[in-house]
Amino acid sequence: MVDDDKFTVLKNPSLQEAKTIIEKSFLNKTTLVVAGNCKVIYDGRASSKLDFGERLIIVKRDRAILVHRSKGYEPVNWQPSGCILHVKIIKNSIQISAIRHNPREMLKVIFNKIFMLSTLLLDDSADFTLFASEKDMHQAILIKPSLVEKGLKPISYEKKVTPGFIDVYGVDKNGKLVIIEVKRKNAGKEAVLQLANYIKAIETKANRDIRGIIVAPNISKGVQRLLMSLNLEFIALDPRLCAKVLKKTENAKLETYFYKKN
Amino acid sequence: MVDDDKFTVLKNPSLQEAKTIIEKSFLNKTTLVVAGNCKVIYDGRASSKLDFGERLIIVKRDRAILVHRSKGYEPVNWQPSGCILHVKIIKNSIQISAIRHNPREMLKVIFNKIFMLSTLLLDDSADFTLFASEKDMHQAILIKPSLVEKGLKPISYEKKVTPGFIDVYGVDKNGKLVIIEVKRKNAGKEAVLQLANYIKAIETKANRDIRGIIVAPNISKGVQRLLMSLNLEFIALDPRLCAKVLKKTENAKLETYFYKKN
DNA sequence: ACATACATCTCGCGA
DNA sequence: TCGCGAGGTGTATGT
Repeated sequence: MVDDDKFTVLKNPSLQEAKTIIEKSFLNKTTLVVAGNCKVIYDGRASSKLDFGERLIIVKRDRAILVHRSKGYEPVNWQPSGCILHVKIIKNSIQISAIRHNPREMLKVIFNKIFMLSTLLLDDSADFTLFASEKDMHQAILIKPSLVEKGLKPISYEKKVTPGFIDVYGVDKNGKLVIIEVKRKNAGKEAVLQLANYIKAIETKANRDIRGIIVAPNISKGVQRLLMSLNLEFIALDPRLCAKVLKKTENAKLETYFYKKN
Repeated sequence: MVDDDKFTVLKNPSLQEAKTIIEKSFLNKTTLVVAGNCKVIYDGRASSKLDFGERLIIVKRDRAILVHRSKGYEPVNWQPSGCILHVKIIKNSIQISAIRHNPREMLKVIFNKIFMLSTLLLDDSADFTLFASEKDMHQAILIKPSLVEKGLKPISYEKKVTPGFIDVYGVDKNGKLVIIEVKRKNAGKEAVLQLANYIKAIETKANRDIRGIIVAPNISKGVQRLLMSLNLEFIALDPRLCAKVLKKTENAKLETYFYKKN
């Protein structure tokens, strides 16, 4: 039931048929979709076992392999891109193995029945663009520091300190040093501890008082208390608002550009 | 080309055909696999755009939806299980939308061509078992404390303290209190800060000296220094070894069982 | 190669 | 429902 180079679909193939198609798919780097009854063995950083059951297996062009059960976002077993793939027939079953080095890991999917086997040559060169990331928040704060506080003057961005990086670093309207830790999600305990740590690292070096501010869409009550006990501050900021600020700035730039041209 | 209740495959269906099959799949909670040319819009915690290209879309029984490109482990767009699904025809395209509340999010996949459409009723009730998790490490330490240190006597497991949980908590051979933070991966800065925080919380309450130990397969040099400066300790322990210890214990139990019977 | 931090992280467990 | 932490997390970005 081979259609053309673009995609093929087989229903209830024999093991031999399946093996041929799968090998060809590995060679031609097409996307492979297999539905069938299989068991799965994984051994590597951890190890796992999954007895026979009906699942959906996807092997991509870059040799990423996913074993999906009928529920949930996550694959039950997988191997990231770049692994080495093999297929072979053992007794009355067909076995796909994916091996990777660094870390040394092994995934085996053993089918005793394949219902559906499809190979797809997916043509997809579109750009994926994502808005409202933490990076967008950093950018927006640099462009419009009043999002955090009136009179704030950013000095540097992603400054390296002894253990890690400071998100934003600047001076407030009174000339006091300010360290800002940005989070795109509700700030948790670890964000506060991180900030406290940075403050300490800088304070010992600069030998002067420093303000520490957590910037995030929200903060839980317990963490708020911890924050206050460490003498730190919290400012609410929505990543989506930041994305809007960036968008506006881009438009403004575009306008400037056209203005110059005309 | 409908086969039976168990699975169906359609090649190059018309939009109307596709809509009917997809609706039926949503109703019957079968796993849906669609390959076709589509664009994708996401708006929620963040937002994203992906112009037309050929992709693989999976909708599971629990309404988790995944949009996969031809490369990589991760879906380019998705919605976790539990969202509300709709399908409708708009002009010459078919649109699948997945909406979720809390957080309020929306995913739209708009096809102008479907190559392959498959519905699968996956029967899968097997248990998935994973070995060498962090929990296995906790268990192994409780069973065989010498994995950490000779003479260690665990008192409690996952004891709640003001900020979070302590992994393991015990007394060393000299009667000194010991708090253990277990990590299945190489210990990082955050693990050390976490432990330091716990120690402080307990020390202020118990008003006595406490040893803090990070147990992990490895620790980086910089973190090692931080550890020493905070007067904490590190013990190397491999999660895979812990899994073996547990396995052995299980076997021993089994032997005891048979011994009793005979 | 190693270390660090983000992610529309997801998922499960408790309060 | 929220908060917290694990995960075979993966992935990008430095050094």
